[in-house]
Amino acid sequence: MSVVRTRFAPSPTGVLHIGSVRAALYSWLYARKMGGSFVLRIEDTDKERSTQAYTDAIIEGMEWLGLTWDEGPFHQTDRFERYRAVAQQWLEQGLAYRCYCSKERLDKLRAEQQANKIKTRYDGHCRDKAEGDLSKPHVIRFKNPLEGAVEVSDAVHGLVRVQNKEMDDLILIRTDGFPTYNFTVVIDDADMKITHVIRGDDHLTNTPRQINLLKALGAPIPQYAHLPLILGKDGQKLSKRHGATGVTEYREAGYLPEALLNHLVRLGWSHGDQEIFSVQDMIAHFDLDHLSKSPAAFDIDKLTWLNHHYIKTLPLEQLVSPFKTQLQAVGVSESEVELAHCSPVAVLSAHRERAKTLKEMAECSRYVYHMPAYQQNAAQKHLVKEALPILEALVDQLTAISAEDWTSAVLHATIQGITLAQGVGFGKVAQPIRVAITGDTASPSIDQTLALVGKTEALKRLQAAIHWIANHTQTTLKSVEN
RNA sequence: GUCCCCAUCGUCUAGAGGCCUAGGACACCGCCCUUUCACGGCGAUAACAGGGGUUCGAAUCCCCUUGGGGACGCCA
Repeated sequence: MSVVRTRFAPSPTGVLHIGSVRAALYSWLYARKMGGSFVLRIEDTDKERSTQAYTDAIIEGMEWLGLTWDEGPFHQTDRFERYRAVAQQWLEQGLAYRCYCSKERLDKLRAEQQANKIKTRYDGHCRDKAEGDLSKPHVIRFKNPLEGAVEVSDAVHGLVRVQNKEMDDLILIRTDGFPTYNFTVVIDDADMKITHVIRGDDHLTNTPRQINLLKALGAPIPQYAHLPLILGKDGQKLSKRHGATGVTEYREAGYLPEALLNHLVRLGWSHGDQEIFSVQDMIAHFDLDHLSKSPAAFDIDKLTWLNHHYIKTLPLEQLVSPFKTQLQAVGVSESEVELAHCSPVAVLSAHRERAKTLKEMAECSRYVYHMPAYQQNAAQKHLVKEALPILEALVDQLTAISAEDWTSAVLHATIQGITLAQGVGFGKVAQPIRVAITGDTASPSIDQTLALVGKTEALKRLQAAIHWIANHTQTTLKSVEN
């Protein structure tokens, strides 16, 4: 049994798409599971559309996800000599031929075929002609077999048979001398000794052509696994209009790689009823036997649920760095994080139950770093004159607490004391404080919230709230002064 | 249009002829917990696309229909 070698071969003509990532993940998992190698190959033969920026984004995305490669990244643009050599050899062996058909003729041909409702394909016009004038523009085409059929043994679809007469003579080398996709893939997969090709369903129809090319090359046929496409919620191909399709967008939206990987691994593969998979679990259980055949819709709600799960369970230290990035995105400066009364870990710990993404985390914990403006409804409802004696009593008692005693437990006892003294429910006390401290009505338990911002800042905000109430309720102001 | 692929709750899926009055998860709804928001707990609604076979027995096997997707580039 030979060593398993898988590959991920994206083209740098767009962002790292969520569908590609799943193919990369499965390829990576299979290599890891089997103790094989995972190769990263950049398919940049389309010189019009390939950019360095996209290449960088792909590599960055893979690194963020932790999908480490053992070899590469290889660039097809570095291998043009090899492709040309194969084409030349095939020409000499009669496996390929030069085609001088003009674009116009090809366009016309296609139009006619469409009008006649038959499959559009090259008609082999130059296939049996003698060698033409090499100085004239031409392409090199593969002589696809005319007879028989090709069988693809696919791990998800089983045996797929396609007649050779359904396939035409595909272009190997373009007029400009650049090789084409199907040609380069085949040579690279053969040269890199790829044993398992795991990729999207959209490649299923050109797999038979690639097999013919592989046979011409005399290379072994790899095991294929064509994954059903990932669809949007509406059942259509996943695209921009369904929201984010690129991995970096999910990163920016506050999703964790653990969650994205977990969601993706379950989209088209299953292990009984198990929903939660750590990367270790995936490697331990992944196989090619439980892949599903039908397309799956990308469910942002489930991703969000998984993300929340990981926020709740991952070691907090692991969340600190991306959390800081999110804080900056919501206007909290690095120095504010430095100067805060509590550590990012404490903030994360207090809010992990209520923030489903790190972006939400930053939004709902921003108050720790600086006082946001009051939410109008919250202030109107809770910063009222009835709250005044409560807040004043609170300020009195909190001032007496030493900095070392400024803990949740002590704060809780203090607030409890006020509810008893004033004969009011906990909510009557907690909500005005919450609005005073956070500007809104939702936060961790009120003692924890106070502990987080620290004594100095808490008292400042409480005083500010008292003044705010005074300014907004004239009559109460007098009663205060008396 | 031609070729290829697919078809279980709204969504992801379990299910390899009897274990299925079809299980789990997300979402939704209800109740409980509760100082807010959450977390959590409990519960409810919800699916084998249709039709023919095969079989003692079919969600599971075969055929057809319907529906959906993909490919048909000097893109990858």
